[in-house]
Amino acid sequence: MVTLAEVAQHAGVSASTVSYVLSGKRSISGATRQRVEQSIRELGYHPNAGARALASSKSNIIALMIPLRTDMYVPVMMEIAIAVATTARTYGYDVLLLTGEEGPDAVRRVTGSGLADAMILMDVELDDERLPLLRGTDQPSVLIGLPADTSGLTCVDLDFKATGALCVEHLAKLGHRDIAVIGEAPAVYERHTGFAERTLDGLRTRAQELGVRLLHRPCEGGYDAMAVTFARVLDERPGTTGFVVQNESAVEPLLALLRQQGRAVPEDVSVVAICPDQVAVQASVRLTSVAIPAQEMGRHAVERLVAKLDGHGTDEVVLIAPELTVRTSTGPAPAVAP
Amino acid sequence: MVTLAEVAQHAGVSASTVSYVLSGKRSISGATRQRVEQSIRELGYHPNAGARALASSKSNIIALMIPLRTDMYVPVMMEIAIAVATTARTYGYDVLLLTGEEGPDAVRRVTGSGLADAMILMDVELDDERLPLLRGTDQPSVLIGLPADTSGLTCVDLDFKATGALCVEHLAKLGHRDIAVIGEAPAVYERHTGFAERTLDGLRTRAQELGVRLLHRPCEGGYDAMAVTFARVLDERPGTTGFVVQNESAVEPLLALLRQQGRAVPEDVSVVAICPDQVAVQASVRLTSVAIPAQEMGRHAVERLVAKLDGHGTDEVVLIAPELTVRTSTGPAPAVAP
DNA sequence: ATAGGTTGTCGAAGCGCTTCGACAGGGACT
DNA sequence: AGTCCCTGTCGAAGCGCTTCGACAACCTAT
Repeated sequence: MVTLAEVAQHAGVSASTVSYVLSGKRSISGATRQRVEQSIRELGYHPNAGARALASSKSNIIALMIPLRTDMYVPVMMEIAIAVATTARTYGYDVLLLTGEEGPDAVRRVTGSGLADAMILMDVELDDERLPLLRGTDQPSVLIGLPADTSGLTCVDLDFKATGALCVEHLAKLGHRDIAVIGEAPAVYERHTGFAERTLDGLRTRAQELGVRLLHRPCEGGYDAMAVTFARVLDERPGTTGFVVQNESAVEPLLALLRQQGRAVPEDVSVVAICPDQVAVQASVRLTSVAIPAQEMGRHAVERLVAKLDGHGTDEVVLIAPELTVRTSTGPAPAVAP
Repeated sequence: MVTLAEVAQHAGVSASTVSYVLSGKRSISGATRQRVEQSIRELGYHPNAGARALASSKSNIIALMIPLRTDMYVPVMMEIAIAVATTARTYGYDVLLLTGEEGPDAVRRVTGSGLADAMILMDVELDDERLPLLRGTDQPSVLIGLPADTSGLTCVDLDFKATGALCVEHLAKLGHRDIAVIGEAPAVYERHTGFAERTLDGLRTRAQELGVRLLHRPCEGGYDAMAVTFARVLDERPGTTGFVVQNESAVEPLLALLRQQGRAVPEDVSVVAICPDQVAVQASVRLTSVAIPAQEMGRHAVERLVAKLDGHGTDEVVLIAPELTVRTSTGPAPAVAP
């Protein structure tokens, strides 16, 4: 293993000079700099991460806490994680992957040990038990998702309330008066995950304003669960002509059921999904959808965090404005029989 | 920040004693140990990761390199990543998330800087450019996936060749004589990702042995791509009664197309999928499938790695035996019209 | 009683880096 | 010619931990 000292000797300068060449924190003459850089290359020098962390008390690592439940909104999580990792690298940070398993202890461990300089938390619950810890430390953090009380926290998320509103508006504008919402799995609501409730809030509020009837039903993914939910919905509201689907893995089952019942999309029934664009495009019907901008969320989170680490950067909530893309799963409501 | 020295002072012992209590590398009297542990708890001490890494030249971090392409076999990747992270924690390691983006440089950077003690590589290509680097370093590593030349490497993977064979056997035993294989996206073959080619090898070899006709077609995910592929397959081999699907995101489209054509599953056509169990269960037809044991692969990889780090542990290839679960998507081949 | 072994603890060195203060040398001013 | 201020470089002090050798204190076997 090559050390700073060896590079210094090879270049005929002192260790501190090499350090300053590396960090750029003091000015170095062109000649010296080149000589040092040359030596670094020749020797294949890589600064030792541990020593660096110890001396500077900065690890250049960002911790990312992802949810353990691998069965839910997986593609979104994965995309965010990858966006976080790649964005972090462009700022010179590496990413430490933590699973929710350890819970609050992970936060304590990481902040306490100086393993990471900052953290990003995903899958935040409304009243998350990790939040007091975050507030009680001076380590910067960013949440992806919104808790109930955002004071003193930086959060990044899609504006799910506006998303809900947008979906209702779109359907209402097309003349639909009876809308069913296929929500996330019951467990998601039980955990009080913010995004699901905020979406619902947006849906309900706008529906009321527009005088549209709304029926919300949580739903597990998969065909069987969707079939049950679907039957109940039609039983309760036979006149339903519009669907808003938030659970990705319920989209395709719903489309299959509609087909099976001989209801054409979008002629008889319109479907709006809240899902990543890729899902909307790959579905059996090209879905009108509000995209979940996973990449953007990951990137944003890192950028906020880096800003905080650099000293500028304030606590604030960044809500990404939803965008609805009209594809071929929505159309005018069918004329009502008189 | 609480330091070792402060704990030592608080407990009335020397710093080294505290260190030995923590590491257990020398025997400590019960009384002293308790006093120290008490102090640690009272002060809320967490060892500094950087200092530890510097002094011991071990970071207790495992690097995990995941593929950048987020669009392929995502759930599998995610599940492996999570299994790696949680298993690593049980051995006292944290996981550093690297994306394929940096390529071989990431390997250089991580080994050179001592950021991680070991690495796990996913999405290994047959002739992966990261392999020479791994062979040239004494840092332990484990591959998830198989390259062409495994000498001097430790690899963990599903036995995809046996998987292919198993699928053909199952269909052949049911009387199917014309089998179509819906493969991964063309890009996967172009990159010479081992698992796809090995599966194909297993399929072809066994098909020949059993005297079954096999038609292999790569296929992108989604409905449109599948529709094209499907049409071509039927055009070329109208008598096809069995399908083996390796691309997860082609499964549901295929089922939809079959339904649309009025071909019943499993009465007219049988379908075997190679996919995680969850996908097989959630599909519109409960799929007979060979599971991709993502969790097991992740866990195995970490266990091998930890064994290597502990000094015991040898280079070897661990192939997990495939298991085929019969569900309701396969049945006897229909009687041929005379 | 003495030599030899254990057992438990301590002090000090050092891991490889950053960073602070010091300072030599060279303009640009008076 | 002297002062002042840059600019570029160096030496040394630590960051918080691990680990090695030393050594008291005690125990056991002679």
